[in-house]
Amino acid sequence: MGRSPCCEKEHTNKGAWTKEEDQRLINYINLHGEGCWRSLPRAAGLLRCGKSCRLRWINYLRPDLKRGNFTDQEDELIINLHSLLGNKWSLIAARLPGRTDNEIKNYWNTHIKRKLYSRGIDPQTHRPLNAPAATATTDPAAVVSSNNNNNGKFQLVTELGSASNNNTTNNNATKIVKTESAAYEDSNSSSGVTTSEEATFTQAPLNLELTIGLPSDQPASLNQHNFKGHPQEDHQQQPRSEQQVLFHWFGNFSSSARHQGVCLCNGLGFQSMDHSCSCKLSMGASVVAPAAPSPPNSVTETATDNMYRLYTPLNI
DNA sequence: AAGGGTCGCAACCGCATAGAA
DNA sequence: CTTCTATGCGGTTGCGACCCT
Repeated sequence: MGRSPCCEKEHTNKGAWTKEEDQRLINYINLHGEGCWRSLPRAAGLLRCGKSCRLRWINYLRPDLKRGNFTDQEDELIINLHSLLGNKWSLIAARLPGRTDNEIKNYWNTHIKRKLYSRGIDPQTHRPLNAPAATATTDPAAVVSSNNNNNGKFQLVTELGSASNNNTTNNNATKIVKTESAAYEDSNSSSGVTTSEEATFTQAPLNLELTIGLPSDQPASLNQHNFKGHPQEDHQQQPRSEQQVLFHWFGNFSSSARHQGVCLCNGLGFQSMDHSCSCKLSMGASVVAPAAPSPPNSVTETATDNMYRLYTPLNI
């Protein structure tokens, strides 16, 4: 049995939206809010498919959309996020307030791809164009790719969404242990995690919704506790029971200031590749990664089942 | 000025998935 | 458990604007 169409095609307009249609949609959503896209067109007096209305609103009419050219900072962030997430445009868009997935996708295809090629970088693998194909799972793009191809089981969207929802709705926040100074040196000496002065704090609710969430809107408590002096870092981790972990961090650092540290997983050292490293992580294992080149800080994570962490202390 | 080619963006299409029935 | 519906996502297309000859 085939799927029924989302709307009656013969009674709907297609193509570019008129100003009148836009105004009708804006007026309706201002009055009734978003949602129930299927019934919206009729209720709003629009001869459009619900999907078309949703797309028009999300990509063009939403009041919080940022207009204008992408900044260099946004470019770099998109490149970094793409190296981490692949073509997950909606996830990338969630980290760029005021930008839509469609906009970023178009921008990637028309500008950033070219930019990367001019740098001699393959935009799909984020590796040098003349480099051999990725083989090691320590390559962030490869890790993401393998996860994405995990028979569809890598439910990044769902997990992020549910993490966000859980954190915001039931305050069942996870604990993160941050260690200061000594752990960075400890990690370099691969002697394990030594905590000079551990500060335990509560992870603030993740703000991954598309419509809101300027990074600077993060609660003050989060910024106070995360990576002082290094506001542009991002730490992402997807520990599962005995699964590959990608620990990724990035920021606008000069090449000389880039992380040259070692991630420690269960006491084993893993050399970081540029801004990221990955390793197997068992239940209860801890990950230590250098959070900043100077002054040396580090982050310690303890794996729990089905845990997904996305640190967002950054002010981009 | 005109015609063809290219680019960039808005919109569409088909599929995947969550949740309701 | 199965089927159906609504929504969201990513790939692709269509078309207007711009550029070049």
